[in-house]
Amino acid sequence: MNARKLVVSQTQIPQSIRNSLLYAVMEPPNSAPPFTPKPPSILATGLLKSYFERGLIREARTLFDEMPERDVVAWTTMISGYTSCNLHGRAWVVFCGMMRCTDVRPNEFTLSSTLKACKGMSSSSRGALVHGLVVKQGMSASLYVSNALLDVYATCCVNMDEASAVFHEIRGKNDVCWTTLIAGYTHRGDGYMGLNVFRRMLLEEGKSSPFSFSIAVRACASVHSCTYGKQLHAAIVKHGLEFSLPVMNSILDMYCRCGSLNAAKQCFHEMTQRDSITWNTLIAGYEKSDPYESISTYSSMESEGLSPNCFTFSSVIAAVANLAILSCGEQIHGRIIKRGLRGNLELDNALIDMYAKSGNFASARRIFDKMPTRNLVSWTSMMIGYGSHGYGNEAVDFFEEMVKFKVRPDRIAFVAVLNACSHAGLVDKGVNYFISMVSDYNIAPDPEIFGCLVDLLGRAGRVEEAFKLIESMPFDPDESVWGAFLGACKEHNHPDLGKLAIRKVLALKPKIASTYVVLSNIYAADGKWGDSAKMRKLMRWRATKKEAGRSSVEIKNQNYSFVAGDKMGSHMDCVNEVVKILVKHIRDARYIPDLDFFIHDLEDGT
DNA sequence: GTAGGGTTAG
Repeated sequence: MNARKLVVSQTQIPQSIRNSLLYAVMEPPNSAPPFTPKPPSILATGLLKSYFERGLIREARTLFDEMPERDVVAWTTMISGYTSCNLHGRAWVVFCGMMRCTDVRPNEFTLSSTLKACKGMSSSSRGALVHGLVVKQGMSASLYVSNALLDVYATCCVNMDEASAVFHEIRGKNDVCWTTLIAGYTHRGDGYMGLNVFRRMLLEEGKSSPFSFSIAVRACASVHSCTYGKQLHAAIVKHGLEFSLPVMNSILDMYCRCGSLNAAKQCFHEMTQRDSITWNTLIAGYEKSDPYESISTYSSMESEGLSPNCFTFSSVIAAVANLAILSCGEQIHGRIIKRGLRGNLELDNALIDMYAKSGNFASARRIFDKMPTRNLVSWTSMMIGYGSHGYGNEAVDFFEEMVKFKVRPDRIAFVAVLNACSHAGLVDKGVNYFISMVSDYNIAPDPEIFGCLVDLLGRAGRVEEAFKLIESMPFDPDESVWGAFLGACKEHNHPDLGKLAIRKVLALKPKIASTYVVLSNIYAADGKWGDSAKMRKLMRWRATKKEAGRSSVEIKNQNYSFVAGDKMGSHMDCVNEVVKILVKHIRDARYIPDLDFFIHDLEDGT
């Protein structure tokens, strides 16, 4: 008998299935034990799964289309196969095709797999359709089905009402039900509710699992509660879970997000095993607070032979963006290309941000133009880049273009466009955007947005209007609003309103030294030296020691970082050279420095 | 031969 005709693409088929196919077409041996070949449909289903696991989607589809008989398991394998390859829409189409076949009915496996596809499509409405079928088929008792349904509603609905209703109806809840509910609250930003459910799970049910601990730790991180996080860390050790890598990765992440970088560092060094997520978490943790350490940790990761991935590079690129070291960013970009990691949306967004912040708009634009798909972050990164470098009109054009492409702006996009309007002096346009944000996009203005609007009016000299706006705000203005107003008062010479703003900032944030310095300078500029000195005294008494502002400059591919009064040895000559060039540019631009403030700022060394 | 929850990027 010729077995070759049946064994297609031999190299792609696992040995076990190849043997089964051979046995299926060969005569069984005469001697015992008796051999029962598996039916061809079972073999084909095994092959289908194998194709999906290897990403051979076209081959899986061809095989499925050529199957003479397709039972419920074959259909379900297609649905879960497509979902495992993130092709949720195709999984849904297969499910609809199956429902049209009269000879096959979905089972619990089919319904839970289809619900996972609904979650992948973020479609609670399709999930509700499947929910109806679950009730009709009498499958509500299946924990797999109920949990999948709970997951769809918790992830895709506007609130947790539907998910809670499903959860309460589950009889004989297991730890998966609880973990799914906790994750639902936590992933939508309600970390306290997530922790509350976790507490109930422990106290009322006496249940816990590594999964539930991980998500509870994530909940602590989301509410920035290091106190709860430490308690959970202790409980994890008590439960013997400190050797679970995902659990410890979440602890590491929690310390980073709570700003306890020393605790994170200690945790990292004490971990007995580390994977790429461990390294990526620490690199991301350092990204904002200590970008140099972030880059250095990335270097150590490479030295230890671990392969950086898209997550790693997104964080390192963000760290480079914070430092605006273009040459370093270009080097890392080269490594990304070398590793074949081009085309990742988040990574491209990080690169746009880095190039835009470093002032290389041509490269930022090139990446943006070549992106196969763009999201809101891509557009916003370009807008922030243009806006922060004084190209307000270009940023506004980008916003308009984005809206034309039917990308719905969010709060951050409006912050970007309002800031751009502010810097470009487009006051009326900015006010119109603010009105559109509230009326067309239903976004409630928060203190930051009001701060942008106050800044917009204030920079244009409309200080009284800005003050009226502050007075009409639906909540108490925070220090950022008063800070923006203070800048306007300083710029357009409104000392009385400026002093009022300062008093407000001091009442809200009495420990910030710079506020006292600004007020002291206002008094000094007014010739009130006694009041000026009083503020300096008050600062030393009340405020915490101000961390010195650190500057960095890139010269011939070498980055130099320094603070005021720093002794940099021979490097100081390079810095002085750059300062001379800068002063020349400033003079050429006919800028007249405000010496009243300049002198006193220097006196304090800040 | 088919199904579940957790940790990393903007």
